[in-house]
This record gives sequence, structure tokens and C-alpha cells, in this order.
Amino acid sequence: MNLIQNHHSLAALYESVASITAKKQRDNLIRYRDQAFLSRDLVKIDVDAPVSADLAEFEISAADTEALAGLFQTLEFRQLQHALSQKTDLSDKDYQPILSKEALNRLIERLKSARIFSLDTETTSPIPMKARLVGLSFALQANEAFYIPCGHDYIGAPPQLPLTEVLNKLRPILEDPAIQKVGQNIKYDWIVLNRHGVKLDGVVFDTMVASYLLNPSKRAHNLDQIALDFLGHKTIPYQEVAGKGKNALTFNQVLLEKAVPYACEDADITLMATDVLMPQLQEIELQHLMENVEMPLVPVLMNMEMTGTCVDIDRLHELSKSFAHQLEALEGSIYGLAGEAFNINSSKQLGNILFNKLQLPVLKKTKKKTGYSTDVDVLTRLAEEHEMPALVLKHRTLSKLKSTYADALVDLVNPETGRIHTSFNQTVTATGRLSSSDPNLQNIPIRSAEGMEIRRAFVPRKGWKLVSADYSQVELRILAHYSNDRILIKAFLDDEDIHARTASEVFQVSTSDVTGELRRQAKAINFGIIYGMSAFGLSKQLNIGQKMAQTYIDHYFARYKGVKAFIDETLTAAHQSKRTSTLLGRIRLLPDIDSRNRVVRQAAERTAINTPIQGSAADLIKLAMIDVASAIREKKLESAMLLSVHDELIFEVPPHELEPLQTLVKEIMEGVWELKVPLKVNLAVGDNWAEAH
DNA sequence: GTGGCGTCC
DNA sequence: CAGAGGGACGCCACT
Repeated sequence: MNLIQNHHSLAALYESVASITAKKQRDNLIRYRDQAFLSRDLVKIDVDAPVSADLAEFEISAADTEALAGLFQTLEFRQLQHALSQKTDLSDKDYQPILSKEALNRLIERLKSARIFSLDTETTSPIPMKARLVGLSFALQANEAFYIPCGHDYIGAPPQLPLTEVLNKLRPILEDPAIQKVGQNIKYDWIVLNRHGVKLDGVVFDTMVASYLLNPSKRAHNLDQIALDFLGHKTIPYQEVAGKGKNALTFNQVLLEKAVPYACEDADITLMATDVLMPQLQEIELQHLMENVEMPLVPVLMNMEMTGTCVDIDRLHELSKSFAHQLEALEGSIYGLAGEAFNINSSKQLGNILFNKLQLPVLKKTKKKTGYSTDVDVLTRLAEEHEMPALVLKHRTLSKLKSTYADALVDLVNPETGRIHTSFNQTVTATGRLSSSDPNLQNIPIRSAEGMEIRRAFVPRKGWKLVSADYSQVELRILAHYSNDRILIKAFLDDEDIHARTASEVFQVSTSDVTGELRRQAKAINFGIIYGMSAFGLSKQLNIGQKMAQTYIDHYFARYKGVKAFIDETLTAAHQSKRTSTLLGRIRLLPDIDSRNRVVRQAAERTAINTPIQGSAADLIKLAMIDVASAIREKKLESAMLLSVHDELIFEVPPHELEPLQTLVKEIMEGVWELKVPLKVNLAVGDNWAEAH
């Protein structure tokens, strides 16, 4: 039996079901599949493995057909199916364009006296640091919304109110903290408005963030999804308005006839969704997290993104050139050993050379068993038998550094600001962490010497310094707190080297006899505990036998009895409640915790253990970011928070603020929450990110 | 669009 | 007996 776990096979399943169901049903099924996949808690069906790669030949057993039939009859499915089969119905909607001063004045009067309203911006780009404002929409009550176009410039576009005038008139409302606003992904609009000279205030709710808190495991929290999930409403597809592919229009080119209903619907749905989401947050006690953590974090992230980070473009160019030279030399050597030229970046071609031509032993297949694995593990072991694998590894490293960092970062420098503006996404990770993209500044290299050179290209503005503040062993401290483990707590109270302490306990030697090697092994054990690693995993990690690994784990739990108890209790609670939660009450649903499939169930159990630890660390750093940001504002410091990398914050600091900034950051971060062990923050200062570490 | 791989915490 | 480590993002090849 094979569990449907990915989009591809689920799609295949639906395709095959479709062949045995009516045509109409089939269309709905196919349209349904994204949603079905999304709510992993809804669809969980075992089917026989595909008999061929051809999707059409996917076979389902009688029992599975029955299970599917059951699925089709669930209320949730039928509702979604119904919603999806509907054409968007605008007949009961009152959506109006605002084209005259009089109409704008009337709208403004209503906005002034509104209890709460939603707003949405339409722009020329999905990148808020580049977007130009094209229009704004507002909704004050359900089924009614207004769109103020002020930048549609296609030939024949009707006369519109000038952007400056619109913003000047709206400014007192938008900047009034007492007038409550809601939005969908409001950080985007906040940045766009900020760049157009309007400092939004009074933002109390973001539907995207709310949807995320209710179920952080969902694939997406966009408005279309929210409309479907929470309102059973099918929204106007963006493609219908702007087209798709390379012919897609930017919103300034969209006809008003199409723009008005689309833009109005966004504001309308946002407001209606707010009414549904707010009580749901209250019901499961997420309101505190929403009001005191996630919403206050939004403008903090906005400021970080808008400030951006300075990079030394010349250095990146130099590095790219140097990498290119080294890659060329490596290619020559590798082709020589292979006896032919091939694409080293293709694991398929590389596998052919290594395992067919050179007849090296196959140590591992790829995940889907379709080919030979050539990952770092395999190549490292093969390096003992042949010269080529080591050269390929070197090639991989340099190729990665060149393409992903040296070359890509340069392209993301904003021409207006000369800096790199990452996006911090607040609604992506299942645990509560932030993620960073375009570019991802949370995975800038640090381990290898060449990687460090990339990090060296991250610099402060002229005359300033970079300061980093990182939580020391924050996850293990949280484990100590949760488990109340005697040994762990004492170790942190005494500010011991935690991995050395573990080595001493597990290997039964005095701390003075802990060698580097023992400490390394203990470190792997500590992380293994947090991640729920098995004896198999540990044995692979440490290159020891599985028996030995199991012995280590047994020794660990014999010494750290509190940790053992914590894991047992957490699992019991998870099985009982089908969820797991963090220090601040963030939740993660665990639909698979009682799965009859052992692999699936155990994965859920690891999640149940890891999420409170990883997620609580995320809670704490988010709180710290909010407090540090307000302290910087209150003390009127020039220093700016630039980045957050899971347990670390990076600041750009003028020389005269170095001392006060560091004191303040350390105090706030260490004092952000009282645990049974102290929180510890390490500070570093430098002229680039490599030095400030 | 998916799979393989590698970078980070 | 297979499958056995949490969370991300992004590049390249391939289909």
C-alpha cells in the first residue's frame, strides 16, 4: 500500500477516479484537487501503487473506491465542490468606482465614521518595493465596496482622480490610529503606501495572518483560498482580469470594467472574512497571539524590509569571476577522468558516468528509486575509491555559491535604494518561524571558507557597523524549560558547555575528559533529541553501528529522565488533542497522529515533539523583535534592525550607538520571557556580516 | 511543474 | 520489510 502524499499522485488518483465517474463530477474533482490536497486532514486514502508511470493506468482497489465515495459525500467536500462549480455571482453586490471629487468626499465621510473598514491596493508589481499605486479599494459593510482608480493609463481610460489628491484626502483617515483597518497581507499595502508618502496606522487585523494562525500547515493563505475556506465563495480569478503568461497586463492597463469588480471584491471578501476569522481565533484562544505578537510584528517586518541590507556588489562580481575560473579548472579535470565531457550539474548524467562508465558501487538510490543518488553523503564515501567524486563535490559547492549567491544577489539590488530588500513571510512555516525570500537571506553561507566570502559581501552603510545578537542554544533551553530536567536545568544555570555536559552524561566520563570527538557526538545526540531522530538516523549521522547508536540514546534517556518524561507527556497530549502547541499558544494540527500507517504516524509524532521547541523559539524571537523595535523608536536611535535568522537578529548601527544598542538588545532579548533557565544572548560587531559573528 | 541537491537555523 | 531528522528557499536539469 502506498500513501498518497504528494500533489502529483493525488492528481493521478483523481484522474483515474474521473474515468469511473460522470463527466461533470470529474471536472469538479479536478478543480477540487488543490483544495483537497491542502487540507491534508480531509483526504487520507491508501491506494495500490501505480501499475505504470502513465497516470491513466493508475489503478484503485474496490475498497479505495469506496473510501473515495465516502470522501465525496462529506459535507466539507460537497460545499467546496458546490462553491467551485459556481460562477462568481456579483448580482447581490454593490461595487462602485469612485471617479469624482463628490463621490470621494462621500466615501471619506463614511470611512471617518466607520467602526472598521478593509482596504486593499492595486499596483503595478507584486514586489512592494517596486510597485506603483494604481488604485485603492475599501469596504465598510458586507457586499458593498468602492474602488478609487487613480493610475489606469491604457488608451481610452476614463478620467480619474489624481493619485496625489486621492492620497492627500485619504491621509488623515489612513494615518489615524483610532480608525481601525483590516487587510489581506496588509504588510504589502503598508509598504506601498509608505513609499507613496502615507504612513498607515490603526491596522488591527490581517486575514492572511489569521488564517495562518488557525492552521499554519496550509499550503496557502491567499484571499482566494480564504474566500473558499471560510466563506464558501469563489473569487474572480486574477487571470480573468489581467490575463496570464507573458501577455499578462499590469494592473494599470486593466480596463476599469474589469478592475472595479475585482478590486472591490478583494476589499469586500477581506472584510467579510474578518468577521468569520476573528471569532474563530477567539474560540481557540489565538487572539492573544494575534493581538500581541503577530499583528505588532507586521510593521516591524515592514521596516526591516524597507530598510534593506547593503551588499558590496564589486566583491560579489569578483567572487563570481573567481568561482567561474575554479569551476572551469575542475571541469577540465573531471572530463579528463570521465573520458568525455558531460553536464556535471545534471545528477542524471553524473550518475551515468560514476556508476555505469566508471562502475563505482551504487550506495544509494534516489528517493523515487528512479536513479542513482549522487548526494554529498554518497560522493564523500565514493571519494575513497576514485578521484572524481571529490572533484565533483568541490564543483558542486562552487557552482552553488556562484549561481545561488554571487550572481543572484546582485540582480536583487533595488536600483532606487541600492540595497537588497528581502521579503519576510509571516505565514509560511508550519512551526511559527519566519521565512525569507527574494532573496532568502536566512541561508547565506557560513560554514565553508568560500561561503564566508559571500557573507563578507554583506556590509553596513559607510561608517556604520553590523551588530549581530544571537540566542545561545535557545532550543535546548526551551527543552530544559519544558522538561524541567534536573541535569539540563543545572547545566544552563551554571552556564556550562551543554554539549560537553551531554557527552559527560552519555559517555560516562568527567567533563574534563570530554574530547572534541565526544562533544561532536553529543551535539548530534542533542539535536537528534529535538528532531526526534531514531537510532538509524543517529548511526548514519555519526557513522557508527545502529546498536551503538541505540545504546547512546538509551544512555541519554537514562540520564535525562525529565526529557524522557516530557516526550512521553507531549505525545500523550498530542494523541489526545490531535494538535501540539508552543509557549505562547501557537498551535499546529496533527491529523496524522493516529494514522494506522506507522511511517506517517511517527512523522506526526516527531512533529508533535519538535514544534513546541522550534515554535516556542520563534515565539520568543518575535516578541523580542517587537520590543527591540519599539525601544529603538522610543529612544530615537538611528540604528536599524535588518534581519532575523531564526535565533539571531542583525542590526546596522552608527558608531556612537554601538554601546547603547548592544546593551538594549541584549537586555530585551534575554528578558523577553521568563523560563526556568536563563536566556543567553551573544553579541558581535563587525564591518561585514562575516566579522559580526 | 517535479525531482535532486545544497544552503541555512 | 521498508523506512526510519524538525523547519525553510532556490538553483539546475529534465519532462
